[in-house]
Amino acid sequence: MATGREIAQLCGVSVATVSRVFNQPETVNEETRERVLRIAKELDYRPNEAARALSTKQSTMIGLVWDTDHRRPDWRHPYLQDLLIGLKSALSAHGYHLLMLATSGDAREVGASLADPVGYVNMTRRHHLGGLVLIDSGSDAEAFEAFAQSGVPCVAVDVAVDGPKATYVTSDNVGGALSAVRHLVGLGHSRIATITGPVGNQPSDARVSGYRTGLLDAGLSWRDEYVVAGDFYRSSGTVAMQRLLALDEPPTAVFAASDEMAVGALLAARAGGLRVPEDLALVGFDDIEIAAVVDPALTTVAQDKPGFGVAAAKAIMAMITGAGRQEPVVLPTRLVVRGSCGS
Amino acid sequence: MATGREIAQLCGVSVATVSRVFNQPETVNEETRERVLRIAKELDYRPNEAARALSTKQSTMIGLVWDTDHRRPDWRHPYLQDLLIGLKSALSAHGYHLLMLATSGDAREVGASLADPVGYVNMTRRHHLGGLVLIDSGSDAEAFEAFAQSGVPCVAVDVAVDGPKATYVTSDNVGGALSAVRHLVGLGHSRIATITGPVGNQPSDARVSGYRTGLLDAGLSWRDEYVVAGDFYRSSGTVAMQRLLALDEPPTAVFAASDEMAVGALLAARAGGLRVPEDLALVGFDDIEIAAVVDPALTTVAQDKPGFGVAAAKAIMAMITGAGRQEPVVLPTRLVVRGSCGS
DNA sequence: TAGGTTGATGTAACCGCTTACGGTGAAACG
DNA sequence: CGTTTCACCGTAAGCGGTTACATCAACCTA
Repeated sequence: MATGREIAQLCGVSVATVSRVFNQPETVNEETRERVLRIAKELDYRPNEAARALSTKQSTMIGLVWDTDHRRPDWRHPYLQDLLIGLKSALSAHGYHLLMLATSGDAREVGASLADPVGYVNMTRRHHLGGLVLIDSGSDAEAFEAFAQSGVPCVAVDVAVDGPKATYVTSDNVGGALSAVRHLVGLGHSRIATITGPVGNQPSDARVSGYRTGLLDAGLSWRDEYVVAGDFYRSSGTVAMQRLLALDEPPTAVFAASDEMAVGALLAARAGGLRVPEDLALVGFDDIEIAAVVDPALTTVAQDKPGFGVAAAKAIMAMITGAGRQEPVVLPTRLVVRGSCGS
Repeated sequence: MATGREIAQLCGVSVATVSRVFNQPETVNEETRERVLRIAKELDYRPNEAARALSTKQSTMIGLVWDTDHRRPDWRHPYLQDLLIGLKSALSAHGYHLLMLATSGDAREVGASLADPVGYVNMTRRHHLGGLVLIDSGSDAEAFEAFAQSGVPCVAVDVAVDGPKATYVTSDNVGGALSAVRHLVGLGHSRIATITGPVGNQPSDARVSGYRTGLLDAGLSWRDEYVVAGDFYRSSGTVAMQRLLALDEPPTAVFAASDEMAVGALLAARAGGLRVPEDLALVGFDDIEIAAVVDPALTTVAQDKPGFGVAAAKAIMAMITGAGRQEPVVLPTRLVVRGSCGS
């Protein structure tokens, strides 16, 4: 592994000049610059990132905070792969890398466990990380608030956070829900129920809000008994659907705040002797792979999955390069019409 | 951010002693050790990773090599989330982190593009990475060979590689396929076909081998026309199934080397007027989420998804800590019987 | 008591790079 | 022709740790 010093010797210049060639090329004479570059290339020189980070007090790494809820091993992120790919490629364009932080077990650890925000924030300092990307794993919205307040640049995915250097990217949940309800209304439904995510969950609340708007726009009235809360998991969709079916006047259409719950609802409906879409129309949210494969295929509100990663990367790079607080990014959604609502 | 020097001053010792407290605790007097630890805790001291990496010439990071084939944006890794979780948690136990390497765009880059193995290997040197974890993205088995030969400790997931410091972890593909065929034989089938992955693909070839053994064990003979190659994607399963259906004597059972292809085959069978499982029994491989959700639910060979990550982490940690070449890890598979074969 | 151990700690070099500062020579200026 | 300006480059002081080596007191041993 060639070092800057070696290059310097071979070129008959000082290490400072070698460093300048890479960091402030305009300040070094063109001739010597090219000589340095040529030798550097010959020796396949790569600057040592640790030394550079030590010296500049900043690295080219972004931390990725993503834990899973060990109580729910069945949790699957609806678009993890696309998110990571989007993040990685957008970050690459700036020469940045993604560091998946370990959450425990460092023998050298002095203070608290790393499972908490404090631990993560410490990691960002230890590694001179440029910032953090926070990926929701279903139940850490509160913890994310702590990150956001810490002052470390961070952008959350699908969780609204606020802080001096924090922002987030999310889907147009209101609009997405609205388009779903409109679709159902357009098909003639007037008894439209919804299965929501956990109460208090930001995306879920927004979807409820869109649902409400959709009803009102269509001159339909809000019915408390048509709004039942789930937790985004499939089984909660089943339970919720069972409750809806037990109503005196069951809905003819259901908008579920996640595809998983929609699938759960589908199972419950079928178990209850209903045919989908003939007796019950169903719309989901997310457009996970399963949606296209269940029978009938699920009409759903698709999110711009790679868009999350790209937008998150853009926001964090902006904050790193000095820009101030970033506006939250709201990604458009798209209604994907398949078979679960009839035609 | 407290530094070692500050601790040293407050404790009235030298920085060397502070360092020793964390790295070779047994060499420092118990009393002073505790004093240092106490002050360190009070100041919430965290050793600077860059400085440490610079000095020791090794970091606590493992590189993750994972690109996607841009020509196939529909490719989905069958168990990415479990893999990452397994990797991360197992690495955490050793205080290691996972670095998702960027593949291009570093303005400071002197040599070749980072899209090639050379670029990645350079990254490992730049960052003093302990090693690399290579995740197959469908079509880079050859490139992985280059990594393995580079001398950098690396472990590949689901791709057989060989090299001085390389090993891999894979499923018991032969055994898995064998169990699938046995299951079909047990159900009375004798005309059993298979849809394979790309010819030359290691896991696929192994599955073919298990398929063959299953046939022979049952006294059935190999028929060339019953073996048709796909590429693991769904559409190739459809095409393959169509070819099988066009045979003079079509199979009554099909073992597909991936769930995606099994789903494709399912669609083709249905389009061809066949009922599954009555007219055609189907077994897949992977046990992706979709498998449980299609109708009929897919009988499939499940892989130990988190096991990949854990095993990979274990192997790479072993090589980092000086152990020699590691034996490849073969994870057991498990036949998950659902509805697609009847009962 | 001289000499050898041993345990605990300090000293200082070093890891490879960045950058503030100062020096040099040539060109530009009055 | 003396002085200023400026482009270019070297010197050296860090960045925050690690560790080989030196030091030193206390304790053994013959």
